[in-house]
Amino acid sequence: MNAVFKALSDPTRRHVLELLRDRPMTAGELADHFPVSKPTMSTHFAVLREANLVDAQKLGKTVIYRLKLSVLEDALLGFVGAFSAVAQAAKPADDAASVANSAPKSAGRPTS
Amino acid sequence: MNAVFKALSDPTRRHVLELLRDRPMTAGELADHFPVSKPTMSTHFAVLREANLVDAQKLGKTVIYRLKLSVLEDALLGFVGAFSAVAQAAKPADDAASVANSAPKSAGRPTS
DNA sequence: ATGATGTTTAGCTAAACGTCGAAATGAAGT
DNA sequence: ACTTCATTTCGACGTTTAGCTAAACATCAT
Repeated sequence: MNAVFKALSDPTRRHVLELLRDRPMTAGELADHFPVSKPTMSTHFAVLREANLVDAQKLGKTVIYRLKLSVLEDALLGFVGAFSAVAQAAKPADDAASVANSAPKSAGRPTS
Repeated sequence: MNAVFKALSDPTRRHVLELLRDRPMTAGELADHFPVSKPTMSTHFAVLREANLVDAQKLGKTVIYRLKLSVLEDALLGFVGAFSAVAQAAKPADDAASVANSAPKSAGRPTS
């Protein structure tokens, strides 16, 4: 969870996630939106990958990045949910309408 | 909003907020929960103040810190809400219930 | 093989961060 | 006024982070 907040603490990375909200995009396509070098973008991608916030799928000669909404929701709603009942109500836990993926709830890293 | 995510990117500060969730506490009382020096804690408090996540009230020779739940909710739910409808449902927005609050939070653009 | 698309490494600068001890501030209490 | 307690401010230090260029590397398409 620490990794998620760390990843979210940078405006560029948050913006990447917002771009990914609409549709999956390739690394180059994403990089075109920012005035930084490709190595720099690549490290940003790596941080997002390590936080498990995006999924990188290599397709041909491009890499497609895809937002992992459930992880974002889990971390942020989970955190706010510990504070407010309002937010707790927004964390469906086992609501089928949430997302169609097999949510890797507690699958991953201990978040350092 | 950047300040909020920046403040949240540190585990110590997140832990401070969690302690404040239960009850307001003085600076020293909070500091006793962490194995760092008081000056260090003081800077953490300053970051939280700048992010508007806590309220500092000076009472006598102590300072009482108080969680500003609405700001936390607004930032985090607002951000997640831009991604998921589920989270959006948890954000009561500017309903009549929150009119008493004088915070003009201009909910809109999360664009960094 | 060549070219395009990322990623990685190396080496660097500059800024930000967390941390500290020591000093300064502010409010009581004596 | 002086002391004491609580907290913040002030340098200083080492680490981390974001950024760059340049080059190397892997993979795939043509």
